[in-house]
Amino acid sequence: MARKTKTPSDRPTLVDVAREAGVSAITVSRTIRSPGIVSDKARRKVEEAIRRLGYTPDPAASALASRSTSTIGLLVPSLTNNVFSDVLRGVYEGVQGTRYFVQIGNYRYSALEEEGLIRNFLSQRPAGLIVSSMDQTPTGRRLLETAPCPVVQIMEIAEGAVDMCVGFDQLAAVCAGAQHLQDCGYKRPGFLSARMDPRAQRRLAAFREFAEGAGMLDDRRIITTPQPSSVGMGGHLLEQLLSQAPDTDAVMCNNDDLAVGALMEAQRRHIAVPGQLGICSYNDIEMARHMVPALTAVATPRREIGSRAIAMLLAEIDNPGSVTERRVDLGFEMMIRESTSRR
Amino acid sequence: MARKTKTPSDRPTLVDVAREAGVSAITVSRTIRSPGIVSDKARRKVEEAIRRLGYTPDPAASALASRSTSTIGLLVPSLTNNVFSDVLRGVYEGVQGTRYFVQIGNYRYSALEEEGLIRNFLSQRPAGLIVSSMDQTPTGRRLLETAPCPVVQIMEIAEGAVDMCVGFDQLAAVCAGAQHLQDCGYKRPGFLSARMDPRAQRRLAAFREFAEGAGMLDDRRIITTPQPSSVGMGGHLLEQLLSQAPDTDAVMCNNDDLAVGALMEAQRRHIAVPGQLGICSYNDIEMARHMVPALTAVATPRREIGSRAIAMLLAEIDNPGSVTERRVDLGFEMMIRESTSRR
DNA sequence: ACGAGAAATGACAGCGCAATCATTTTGTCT
DNA sequence: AGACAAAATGATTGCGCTGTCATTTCTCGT
Repeated sequence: MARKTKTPSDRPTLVDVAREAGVSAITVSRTIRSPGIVSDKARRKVEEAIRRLGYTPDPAASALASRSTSTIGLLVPSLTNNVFSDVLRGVYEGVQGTRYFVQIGNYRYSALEEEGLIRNFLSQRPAGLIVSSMDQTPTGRRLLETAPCPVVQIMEIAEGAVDMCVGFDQLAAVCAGAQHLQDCGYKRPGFLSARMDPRAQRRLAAFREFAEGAGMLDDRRIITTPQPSSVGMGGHLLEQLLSQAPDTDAVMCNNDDLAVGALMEAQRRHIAVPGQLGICSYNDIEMARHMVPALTAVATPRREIGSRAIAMLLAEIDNPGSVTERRVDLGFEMMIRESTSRR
Repeated sequence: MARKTKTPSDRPTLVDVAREAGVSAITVSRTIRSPGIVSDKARRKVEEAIRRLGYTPDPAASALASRSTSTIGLLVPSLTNNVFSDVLRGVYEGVQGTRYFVQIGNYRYSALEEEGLIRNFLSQRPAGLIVSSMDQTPTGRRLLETAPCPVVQIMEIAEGAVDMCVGFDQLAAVCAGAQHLQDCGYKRPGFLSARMDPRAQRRLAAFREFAEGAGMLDDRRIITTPQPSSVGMGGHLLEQLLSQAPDTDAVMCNNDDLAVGALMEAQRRHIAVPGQLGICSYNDIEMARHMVPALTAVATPRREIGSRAIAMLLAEIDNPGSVTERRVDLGFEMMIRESTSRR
């Protein structure tokens, strides 16, 4: 049976509001979308009617008619990694109070899954897209390049960005950490890294290059695993490092989990930090500076990346082409603390 | 200019696919949604046409026509809190490979914001909703009760659930921790808690009641702050506790961040853990068991809560009323480790 | 007070899909 | 072979909104 008359459960529509307010439907639509071009009188009537009826726009209908949504897609490789929860926070702060909302896709460090998510997101006609890497599959990259919406790539800054990007020089950051270890007088630094995604691999390569240049390269001291990063893994990796190269006197960790784990393992083995072993961490999540000894770390601007990315995206959505600085370097900072301060 | 002819940039539609495949549009729709009721011949033709044209369904049009979406709303109070990132992980694992996708709303521990998000989510006609508390505003609760989709409340199990719920007895869990401290011979336990949302407050109340029953209650030993929880805050709270009640011999922490912070603070002050001070944590995130000494903790089934919640939701969406166990208690577990084992 | 231009408003069609019901085809049994 | 039910397919319509363009109303300067 075709239902011609509305049942009570049906939500009010634009037409209902228009009838209630004594204006046309399109005027209601306009008072919602761009109140500025509607007369005060009409606007008040409409607002009152909306309130009385408890009207809420139907985003699906709006999306269909306008061929665009208020969704901003955010692709991250992990939800548990603290790095991205900080980015997330920045992003969410930035969309607060705007008409946009964020939809997260987790591609679990798989470029293939990322490609699928890009496709999936694009099919929803998002207002914009934030992706957490430069390492898409060729198809994924093509999809981004031809996307009918602005795209921001975050975490790194590189030449080959699809459109806008905001991040920092990850390679310089690792080298700064390694340089610091050298400055502190450590001679035989190791490198600990888990989850060898392309970015982690590039950082490792940067470390190797730096160490080689400084005459400190020893491949026995480079310990990696494809498994996810965790505090426990940090302990395991240090254990492995020390069994392979017992004379190691410092360690650069590819993130804070590993550094904390390494510190705990050192403590368990009664290895003095920073005396016998210097530890430099990467990212600098809150926990790092509260360890005993406090962890020296390369602090990365994760939250700022999130808030800046969303700001650029929103500006570009509102006003395409208005973002002149399309490649933003937020830098990094060496936080020198106790875990490397030997005298 | 009204565009009657399609430009090349236009995505193919159902009709295009139908024409290509030599069938009607609705047959295409059916091969996508319920392949079972379409003949093999037609299905193959359609699938081939879809492939050739690179067709992707438009979710907005589908939502408008069917009056329902494939969105599952997930409301969490925080994105940085590790507790919820574990829940998230469970949820995402559960929707992998289904046609549904998750949209996260962060209400930042504000019931008012939560209400707004509920309203916002419902306006999108979600397929289901997962909310992280029982503490909605009256309006928020009413919205959930009258929601035209299944709702799962997570983290706790309580009598007054809106519909389904999955969690564990938070109060019993805290008491188990306190009981354990007592069993270990600690006589003057304190309690540390940050971010006093309703759930944290209930846990505190449970602790007080337990302590009172055990003749160990001393309000000077209950230290709380409305500020967010963090490792640094754990240190501060312990500092405050020890200055107010120096003879405190154990501390129950309302989550792992605080416990780690307290442990570090103890270390800084050369207070022996577990000898002089026992520490019991709550939640048991991965880091806790790798501390030195390893932290005793009440382990909460965060990830299981997420995956179970999504499983219940999907079952109920596919087949309303099919979920018979609408109130699931996943329990908790005491992880007894070094930080309380004095002898 | 008049007309020109701007501002405000409205009529109409259609976005892409799915619900509904009607029709055709296929398979089964006697 | 014919009758019948079941399966498969199709035609039509409308979901709620916005784009487009036409029309009306207002705001000025002279």
